Amino acid sequence: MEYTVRVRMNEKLFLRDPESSDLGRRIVRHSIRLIADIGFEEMTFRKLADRIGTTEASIYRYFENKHRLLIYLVAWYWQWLEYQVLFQTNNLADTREKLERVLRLLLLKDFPESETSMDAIDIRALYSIVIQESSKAYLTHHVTQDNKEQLFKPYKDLCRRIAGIIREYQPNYPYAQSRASSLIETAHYQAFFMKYLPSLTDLGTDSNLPVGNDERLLGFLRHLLFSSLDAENF
Amino acid sequence: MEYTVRVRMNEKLFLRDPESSDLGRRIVRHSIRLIADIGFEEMTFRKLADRIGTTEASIYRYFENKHRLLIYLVAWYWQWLEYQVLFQTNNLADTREKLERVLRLLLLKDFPESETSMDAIDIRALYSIVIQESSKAYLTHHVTQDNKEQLFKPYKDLCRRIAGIIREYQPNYPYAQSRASSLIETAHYQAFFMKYLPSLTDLGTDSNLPVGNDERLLGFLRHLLFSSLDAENF
DNA sequence: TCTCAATTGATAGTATTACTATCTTTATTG
DNA sequence: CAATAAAGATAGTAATACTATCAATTGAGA
Repeated sequence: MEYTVRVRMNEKLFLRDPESSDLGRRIVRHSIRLIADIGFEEMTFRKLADRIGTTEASIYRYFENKHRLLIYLVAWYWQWLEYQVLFQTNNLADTREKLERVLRLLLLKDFPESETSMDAIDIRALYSIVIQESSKAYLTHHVTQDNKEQLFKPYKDLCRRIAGIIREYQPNYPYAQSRASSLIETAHYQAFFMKYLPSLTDLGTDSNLPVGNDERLLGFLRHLLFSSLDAENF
Repeated sequence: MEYTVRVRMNEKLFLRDPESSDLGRRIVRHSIRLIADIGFEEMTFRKLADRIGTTEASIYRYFENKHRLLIYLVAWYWQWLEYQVLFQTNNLADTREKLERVLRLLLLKDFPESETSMDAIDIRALYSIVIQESSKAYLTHHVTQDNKEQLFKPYKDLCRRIAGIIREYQPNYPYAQSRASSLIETAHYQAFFMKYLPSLTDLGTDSNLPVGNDERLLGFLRHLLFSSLDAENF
């Protein structure tokens, strides 16, 4: 069975819906690759236009500016990830197993490796953008204004869903929201540190160890999460 | 007794040592206030020059560009904070107490409220920069190059010191470095979320609670840290 | 098939940013 | 008092982040 999950985006995130046209989809697909390649600060609408074979002005018809494009991309990722969490934890009886699934999804393990068609979002590239750039979406001086426009709702929804699973596992836990948001951030920060500043972690390339690096990160996150949820008192 | 702690900075961080001249010190002091006021992206050397009463060109004699200035400021903070940790945990017999001091320092509690002279670094403003902007220091595409120039050494040193205290407390703990770096990041992220995206936390302004917000954050961090260090197995 | 409207392309233009260069003035120091 | 270094003044440049305008294309309905 073939199916596609369409992520329905908040209309504030764009001027014209990029999923509604060929050009729009190309802008999104190529911007993901371009940002993953050269970084967000180095990405310009001109470079993106050149790569796509369109013009700056045309891109501006879809996105107000490149910051909004970044918010769009990470919002898409959060919505996609929330759907994966929902789908993969659905009907699981064991709440610990649900949390395990969440941990693996946060590291982009076990996700449906669907079509590698040119028209598909490159999830791995998007994941690397999320790691390196996503916090720039809200670490701005206009975060309050952006928040009023609901631009961060997908991120909040994901946190809320994970917090819900946390509460299923441990109904008395008083920090479910903070635990969820710090889990997500820690997963991404440690992944970044492992790659670029490994001395900030203990998860580096100990190639004589029997497990891969992301298994070690998974182990660390599992330890952090369950030690806090299973603590005697909070 | 009056004393001043001089933070000795890596020479790669500047072109001319800003602590060596009046203009240099004004650049540093005012840039802290300006960035805290309007945000890092909105700060330009022109605006800074206007505020100081100097010229763009003069500022460029001290700092290669504004990214280097940011790295300088946060590096200064990490060095200052490491000194505070060193000083406040020195000669403490109880290693749990040492960690408590670290937690409080990470939230900028109990630091020496020295001179409020015009010539002093505004630590509270710098702390707000650290919360909002510090990750931009390394979330770049040239992080590897910057790292080679040792620009992040102060951050690593702080992490290593905290990791050392963690190992004093729990010698078998296998994730001391990752625990330290994630502790620092979590402290700052949760502080940011509390201020701007409070629904991502459980630490919001429940004004009917007997403790202030940062006491709640402290409680969360304490819980996270000690539940992981006191876990049965790792 | 024609027409209207929407989309895209092509081109140009502007204010600002992130610098670099040069030359003069001022301050310091031996 | 001379020499030198720091700072000021001024100018200039390439790139960025847009905005504006108009023409060409397309496609959907009458």
